[in-house]
Amino acid sequence: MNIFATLKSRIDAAIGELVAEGALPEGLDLSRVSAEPPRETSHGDVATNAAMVLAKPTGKNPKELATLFAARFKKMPDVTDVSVAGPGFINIKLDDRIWRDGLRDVLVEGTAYGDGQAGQGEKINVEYVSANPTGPMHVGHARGAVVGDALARLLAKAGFAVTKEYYINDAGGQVDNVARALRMRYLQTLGKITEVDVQGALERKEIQYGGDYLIPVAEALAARDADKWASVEDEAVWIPALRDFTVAYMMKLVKEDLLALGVHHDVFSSEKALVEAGKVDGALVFLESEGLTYTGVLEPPKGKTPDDWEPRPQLLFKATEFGDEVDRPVKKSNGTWTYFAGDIAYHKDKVDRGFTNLVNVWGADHGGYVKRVQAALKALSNGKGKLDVQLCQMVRVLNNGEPVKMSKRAGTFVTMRDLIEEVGKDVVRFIMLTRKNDAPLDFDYAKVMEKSRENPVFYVQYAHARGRSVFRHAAEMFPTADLSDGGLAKADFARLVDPDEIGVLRTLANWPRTIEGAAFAHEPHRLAFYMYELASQFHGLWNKGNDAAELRFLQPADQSVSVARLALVRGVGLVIASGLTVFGVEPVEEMR
RNA sequence: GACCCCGUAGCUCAGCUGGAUAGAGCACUCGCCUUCUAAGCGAGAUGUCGCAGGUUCGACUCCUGCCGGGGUCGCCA
Repeated sequence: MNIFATLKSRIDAAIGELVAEGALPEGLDLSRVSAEPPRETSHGDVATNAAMVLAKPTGKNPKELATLFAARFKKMPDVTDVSVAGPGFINIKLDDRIWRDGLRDVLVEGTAYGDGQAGQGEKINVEYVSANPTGPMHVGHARGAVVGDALARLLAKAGFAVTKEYYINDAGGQVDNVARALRMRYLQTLGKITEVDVQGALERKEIQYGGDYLIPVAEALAARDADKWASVEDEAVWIPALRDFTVAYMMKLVKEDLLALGVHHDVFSSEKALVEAGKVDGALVFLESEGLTYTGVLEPPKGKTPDDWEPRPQLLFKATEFGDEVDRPVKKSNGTWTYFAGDIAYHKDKVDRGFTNLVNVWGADHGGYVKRVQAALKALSNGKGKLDVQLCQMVRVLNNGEPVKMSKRAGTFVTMRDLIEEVGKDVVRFIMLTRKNDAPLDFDYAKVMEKSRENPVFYVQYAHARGRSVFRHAAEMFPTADLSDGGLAKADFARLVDPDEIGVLRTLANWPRTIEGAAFAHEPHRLAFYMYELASQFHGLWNKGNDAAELRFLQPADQSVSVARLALVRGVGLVIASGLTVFGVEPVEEMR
């Protein structure tokens, strides 16, 4: 149970009593009343702003109200002292027993500790990665993959019913372009043209994709179909065939990369399938029936006008009615659907599948696209759908401060695979979550492998490993003791008296709040900072034992205190493990 | 020109969806250390929270306007 939530409900109840007694007016809104840990621990264990928030609605001055509340709060269970401070804060001191009881909760609930019901089982759809099946994934995709995956796990932990989804852009111009590039590589594989021809076509912009990664795809095609496509000149015939071949091949690579990163999606939605099922037409018919589309001519883009710009009528969606700057085209002037039209259909499909709460994780270069999709979602869902787009900023890959040279295989970027092979999936995942996703991130190979306090992955993992190490020693020292979680839960927690031990217990008690806050804000990185803080406190305790032997966790002559401290160590380990699990990172048992 | 994101200690960044004297790590200064696993520990010092207004009991947090950095800007995905 969350201590702060408990206190909040007791505070609400106490205020309710005062209302019932006529000391306060009825109908007070208590939603803004908080019960939080004060920043300064010397202020107490829990602080509430009740008096300040309710001063105006009750027509009393905050100090006076605080005094009234304080007298009442003193009668609440486990409260040892209540004081009024500053402009009207009420500081509540609790019996240390509260924190010790909190530790028991951790041990009993295990890694499920902190699981919330905040989401109340609400369906939520998290779409992430959605990389085009046109080439290998790069570091930017890795960031999006990790952020999306961690966010999805976090939301699940907070009690949402999460669907993790990937949108495959397997229709439209880009996949046709990749098919064209594949044909060149295919002809090269067959010996009909040379590398020079391919590079020439690239320079003349006849093809857009020049990376070596298409060569094995071409070889696979030649292995399957021999020279069957060399003599087919009709684009309408060979493009679909080569396109589907590439898309299938690339999606296989994408899934292998995601597997290597430990990322798993529940649903892969195909743009092509939406088109073929008539869902793009369907979505547009729907918007038309709502009077939300029309044929019009857009203003030329501001700033530098493209050379070939000319006014042309096209089918537009009335995005401006839903907060966008301009109405957006859903059909190109040649009559085919725009990418946006497909996305409208895709989001309608999500709505039709029962999702009104959507999160999309995109690269920051798609920032200009957010408003129109949000507008479309509102139009498609009768205003009920809400879409939060988390934009991931650039990742700079460095080694000792020097930019890492680009992968030859891909051409112009560091691939996700390079990254994983260099430092391992767990390090990639953790480091990607040590920054807000809307802040740029430097990923330095040397720094993330460093074994020091500066490196959060190491520091947190080391805390976990140290905890496990203590247990290995304990098993030898106290062979008859029950060191299972259930056994530890029966320890005599009254033996935990050191202020720093209580400090760790307080931090553990904050875990459920942290989960809830991070889930609500869609900010998984908060857990990284929490874990770092907890690890720091734990290492601090350990170090105290170095200086003062009586403070070591294991006291050979005193099994009772040892077991109590082991319970604390285990509690820290469990919370770190559950945090790492949200991150998709394996907690390590030892660091040899 | 418009829109989005960012601007917090010398550096890299937190700041719990408005709360009390704005916090960590690094670097710096001083002291300690060979261990329940070594990849250190403790203490000290460091700020016009980009600037200017506004909202309120209270603003790093919300609003407006500037300044600076990045991103994006018809029929590309």
